[in-house]
Amino acid sequence: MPHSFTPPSAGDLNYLKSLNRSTVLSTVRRHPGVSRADIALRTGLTKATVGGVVQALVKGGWLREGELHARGGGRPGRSLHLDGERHCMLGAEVGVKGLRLVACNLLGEVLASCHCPAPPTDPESTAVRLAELLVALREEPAVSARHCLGLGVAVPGPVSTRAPILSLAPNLGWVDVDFLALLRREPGLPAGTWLLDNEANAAAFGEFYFFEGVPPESIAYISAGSGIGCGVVSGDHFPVVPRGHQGLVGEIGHTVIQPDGSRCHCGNRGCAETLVSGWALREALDLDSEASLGDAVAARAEEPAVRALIQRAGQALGLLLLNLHHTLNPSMLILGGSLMQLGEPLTGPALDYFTSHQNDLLRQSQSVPVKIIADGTFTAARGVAAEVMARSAIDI
Amino acid sequence: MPHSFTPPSAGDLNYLKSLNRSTVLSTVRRHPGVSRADIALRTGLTKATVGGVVQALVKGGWLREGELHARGGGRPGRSLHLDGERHCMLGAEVGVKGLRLVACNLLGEVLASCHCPAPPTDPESTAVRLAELLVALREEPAVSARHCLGLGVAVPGPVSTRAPILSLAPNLGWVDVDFLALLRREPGLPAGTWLLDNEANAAAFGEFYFFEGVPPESIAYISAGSGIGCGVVSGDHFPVVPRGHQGLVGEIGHTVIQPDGSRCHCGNRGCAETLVSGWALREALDLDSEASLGDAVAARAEEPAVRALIQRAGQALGLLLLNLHHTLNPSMLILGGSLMQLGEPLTGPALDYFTSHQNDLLRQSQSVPVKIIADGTFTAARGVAAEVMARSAIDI
DNA sequence: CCCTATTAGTTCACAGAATTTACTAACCGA
DNA sequence: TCGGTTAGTAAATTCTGTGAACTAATAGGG
Repeated sequence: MPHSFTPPSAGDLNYLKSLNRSTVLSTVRRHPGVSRADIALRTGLTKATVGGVVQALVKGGWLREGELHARGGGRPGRSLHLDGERHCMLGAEVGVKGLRLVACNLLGEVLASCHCPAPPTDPESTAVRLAELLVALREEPAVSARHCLGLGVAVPGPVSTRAPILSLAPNLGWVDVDFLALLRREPGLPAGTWLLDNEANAAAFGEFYFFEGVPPESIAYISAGSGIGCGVVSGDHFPVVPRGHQGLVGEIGHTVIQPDGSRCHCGNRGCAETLVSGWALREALDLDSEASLGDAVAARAEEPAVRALIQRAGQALGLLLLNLHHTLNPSMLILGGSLMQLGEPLTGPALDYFTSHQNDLLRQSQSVPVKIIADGTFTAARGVAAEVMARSAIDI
Repeated sequence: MPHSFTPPSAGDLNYLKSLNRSTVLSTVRRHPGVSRADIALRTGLTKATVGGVVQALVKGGWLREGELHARGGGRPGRSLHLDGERHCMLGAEVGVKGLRLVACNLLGEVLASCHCPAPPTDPESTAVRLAELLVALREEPAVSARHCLGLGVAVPGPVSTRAPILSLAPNLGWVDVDFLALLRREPGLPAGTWLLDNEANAAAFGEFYFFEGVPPESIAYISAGSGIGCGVVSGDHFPVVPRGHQGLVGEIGHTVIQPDGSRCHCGNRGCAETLVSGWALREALDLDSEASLGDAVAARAEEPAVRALIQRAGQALGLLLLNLHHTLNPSMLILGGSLMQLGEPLTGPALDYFTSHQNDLLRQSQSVPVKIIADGTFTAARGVAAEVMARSAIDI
């Protein structure tokens, strides 16, 4: 099993079938309510092919037929939707502050969730704890009533490109952990697709895959929490997440934006993380690891020094957005992560900086929309669940 | 005709055939001398399929059979190579300092070239001039003896993602130029694939496509000339060049690396281009547009101020490499563009900065190789030629 | 020298996928 | 009620890659 989906190298008829199945499925995902005829138009497949594929997908519990809707004269088409009743996926995030779990259906709707605020200690006991919670989650009625496609885990650090292994999680002190292997020792977990991904990549994937509204062609998701990470997703029918040579794509927290700035724990000076990140703000505010950053900032919101600190952080975040825009040029930027709890005092200056420093590289310069996810508690967990679905859909 | 190749959305049998043809072709390109059996092993196709595809490609002038080479016992395999004798591609770069043209064969070998140092004025007369030179190039014996697959043009600015149109070339003063349409009015140009691309993307593509040695999985090519651009390429059989929502991927010259730095012509402060770029150095050295930057720097190499200037520029370039590494994490970085003429005084500090500021994100941190292209006169022109070949190979 | 083992490449009947064409189904308006 | 129009299905057809059997070419051993 390849650890990350790679586009086809060479194809047999089997692959062709799988490709078309995925294409039809994603067309319905991106345009809920389309008819078979619509799909044929959009994808270039013939009506006959679409008919056959849809039949198989309906039978397999991936699609359901909806109401008829007439469009002008002629026989009305039968609308198609993802079937939210038959399958589900489990997603879990191992975060610095605790474990977060969701189960969701093919529509990305959360069927059940669980937030366990105890910070992880060592990998082994964390795996045991996570397995218990997953088993409990699976026993929820909404979950147990559905077939489970598999299980995904999001981790706060880069995942190796060679194997599904967490290379390094500085904030957990974990190195080269094969977390899925630890989980596999626990009983009661679902069979199917298992995968491990970086938290920012997972969140980015989920926001892209389950996007509500007109789907963007590509997004960059900035995860601002203890550290700063970023995930990039693009692609119509097969969303692609570039991971890079060592899985370091999106480690923008360590891009240097102030060469003579203060020292970062990575050894360099002026990394973005020294200006905007949970750890930098905590350090500046002299908080211990127990205290909540959000509460502390709220309590001291009137202090000019604190306000200036948050404002500087916001501007740095805006600068990161700008640099990302000029490097990756996504059609949408999404801001998420626990730092978003700081709200307008942080995001205001960020958006201000971003919009006021747009330059004239393209005259029209239709500004790139920036979406802010205020409550991102389950974003990453739902994101890996989305990845499980996407992977499972490839080899139905 | 789609303006940029997009991976398959849905597939018919035709597409499948085309996919396998391209796969075989690129396998030979990346591993010259493979046998049919090798290809079958590498691609997963069966011997029968490979046999058929190879036969077609040999007949079409894309592949040629080489010598036998035995490997242990058994019948020796017949080695396969790209056929450099039957086809050729034309590539041209419209640069700030003049026109550069090449004709090359499927192996990326330059059959003929032409460097016209007169700076372009308006689009119309430039198209006329370029067409004359292209016709002359095509009359060279090595070129006229081959079938011409098509023609590519590289331009110093972003190309629209909607149509093959140059959106903006600040250094030429051109806006929204449909250069291919202007060329199409001229007689004597080859039929086939025509395309337009950004200079940095084209160069990046060429370096990746015609890479000598073990092919890297992905590269980022930094084009340091009048401005700073960057192209990214990855993918095995179908090299993919992300272009972004507005074709601005790789506009790293306008990433901000010194928020309080000096003002850039784009309106912002502290863009990378204010530290490393032809225009910034010329401005700092008070050169008029006629003078050669290389000559001027060589002449004043002893002045401490000049040395410091170049060193600072080199360090900024190194910082750009580092930020690119953390954002895109390519498996190889390539430095090119006219600024490379400045040689060690520029590249030394750049490499120093890059290697000495590697951080510990991955313990092993096998350093990413940086390749420097000292003479990049025809890099971009050859790059678009490579794109013509790649595009033509898709629908043989 | 011949014979066997081994690997390379081709041939041909076959299975499977999408297509083509023709058809039925369902709705609208006159 | 009857054309006109669009949606969806069914059967014959075309084209693809596959698998197994075949031929080809070499090395090594007796």
